[in-house]
Amino acid sequence: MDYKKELAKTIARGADMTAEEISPMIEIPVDTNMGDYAFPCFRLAKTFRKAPPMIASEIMEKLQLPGFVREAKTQGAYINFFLDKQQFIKNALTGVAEKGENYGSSDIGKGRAVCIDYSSVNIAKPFHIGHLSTTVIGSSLYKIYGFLGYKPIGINHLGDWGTQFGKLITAYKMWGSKQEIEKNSISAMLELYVRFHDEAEKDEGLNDTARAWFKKIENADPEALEIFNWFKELTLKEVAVIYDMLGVKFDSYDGESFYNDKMQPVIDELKEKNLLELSDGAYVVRMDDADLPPCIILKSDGATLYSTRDLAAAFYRKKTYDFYKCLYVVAYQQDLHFKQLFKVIEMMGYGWAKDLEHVSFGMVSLEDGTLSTRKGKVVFLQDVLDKAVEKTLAIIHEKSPDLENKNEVAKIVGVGAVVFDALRSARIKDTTFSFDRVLNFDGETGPYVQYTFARCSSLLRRADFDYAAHEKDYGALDNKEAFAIAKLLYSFSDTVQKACDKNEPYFITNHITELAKAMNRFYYEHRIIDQDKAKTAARLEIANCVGTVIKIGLSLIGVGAPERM
RNA sequence: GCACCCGUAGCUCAGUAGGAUAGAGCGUCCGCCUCCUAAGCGGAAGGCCGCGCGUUCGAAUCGCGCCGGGUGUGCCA
Repeated sequence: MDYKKELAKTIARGADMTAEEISPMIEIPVDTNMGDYAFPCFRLAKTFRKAPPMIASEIMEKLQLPGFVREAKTQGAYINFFLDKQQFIKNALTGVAEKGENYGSSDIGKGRAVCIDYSSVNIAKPFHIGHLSTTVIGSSLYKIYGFLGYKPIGINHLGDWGTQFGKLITAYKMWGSKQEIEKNSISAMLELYVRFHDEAEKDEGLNDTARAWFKKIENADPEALEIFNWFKELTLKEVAVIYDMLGVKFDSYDGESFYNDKMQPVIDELKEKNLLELSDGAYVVRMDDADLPPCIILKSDGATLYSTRDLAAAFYRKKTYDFYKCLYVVAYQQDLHFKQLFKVIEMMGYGWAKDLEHVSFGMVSLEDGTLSTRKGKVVFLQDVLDKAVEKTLAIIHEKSPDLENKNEVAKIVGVGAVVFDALRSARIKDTTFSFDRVLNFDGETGPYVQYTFARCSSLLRRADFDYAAHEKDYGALDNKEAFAIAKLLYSFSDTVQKACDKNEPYFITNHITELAKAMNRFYYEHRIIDQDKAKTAARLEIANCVGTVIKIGLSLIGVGAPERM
């Protein structure tokens, strides 16, 4: 039941307006003591030509309150509505209990494809905390869209093209060894890459050799390709360990190299449509009308750029998946690039350009400055995850020495803490990575929410009767703590929808954190399991529903929910 | 220079398409386990919501102008 909608109808009748006009004006008071819903009458002053408080009283008199509203009263220019709490709580609980782990899901997406480009790792480069945002935001959106009935397509647009691979092969041929690479994988490749840059400062000829090797890759030279593909394979293998820990999956690993043979048709089409212009030897698309600098499509030496590849990729995705939306989960440094990219497609006359969206996010820096792989100023994600798991294990040994699957739980909680932390605030915010913060498991954190879930599970385990089937005395829930929980359970669906509309997973993170807080207050204030079975059954239903919604919420942000911890 | 983004408590952030006395968490200080998981709960302290002007019955929220920080700005991705 949609309370707000029903309330809008009621007010509409009293105010002689339409429910559509009223609905957006209804709000939720900051303080629950003032009411559960409120209708401010300020805006009606002009049309009614009366003082707002007077309008409130007049509408109030004409109101015929529906059953779910226990009371309505005016307070200045506001009409405040108080719900029938018991009925509301009962409805909220049955709503969750009936749908179980599908609560909050919908078919609004109707199977429409949504491409989500995220993580997009670079071959031969280590996975550091700078890659965490795109990976977990993208992965969470993947789950959220899927939950709402869309068909998400996760794309890891690999960074597997460019002269750096010529450099890498050059370095490998000169100083590398097969054993070393097999053994240390990415770190060995990185070492070679760094060494190349050092040596190239002394010997400029190395850059020519590198270009030559890259040319060989482009020309599909067997030896070059073999080394290149081997590097790629090893990188993906190593990165897969992290994806596995994070529970992140992809439907496609078509990266930059995949589009090599798909760019020419796009270039031809641009020429055909007279959008391409020669400028200082390079071919560009001018977009002065949109107040944007020109987008370079071909360099003056005829080589392509990432814009060219991204164009080809967009067309390929449209053709292959016929997407309803195509999201690019990429840092805000590329704002301009995506604006230009989308503009080019629009200028080519494709209406679906509006379905492309840059889901940008802020930078991660370290307490002592910017991340820099070359300068060794990096924090590897693997280390962060390992530390988090290690710390969790220590806490478990201290607090739950009897827990059976300690390692398994430590992994879920430790990794969960890191992911939760990365998805706790608006994407656009820059963040400073701090071990102290990530490894703090008190307060609004992943472990806190997981802990609340474990508490709920524990209560349900302890029940020595079938509470679900037992008659429930909802009178046991006639308190503000239970009501606060019910409200959060009820509004969860809206939160999921909003997270999807705005591509902001943190709405879900916030919601389940609030839910966990509400549950812990309830738990503290009210004994849940006692002699009275009917009352116990009602309270256990709260634990059950809260547990269910927390579990759903956590899974939507890619965090696990252990039953004990 | 220009464009975009950010600026709320010591720190990290919420603040829902402008609304009723600005909210959390961390950290600090003080309380609460003979009882369902204390990774918990409660309390205290801590705010010219960067500054100014404007729009409005009403602005942390919208507009303009400053200030501070970040990012980008033609052949890297």
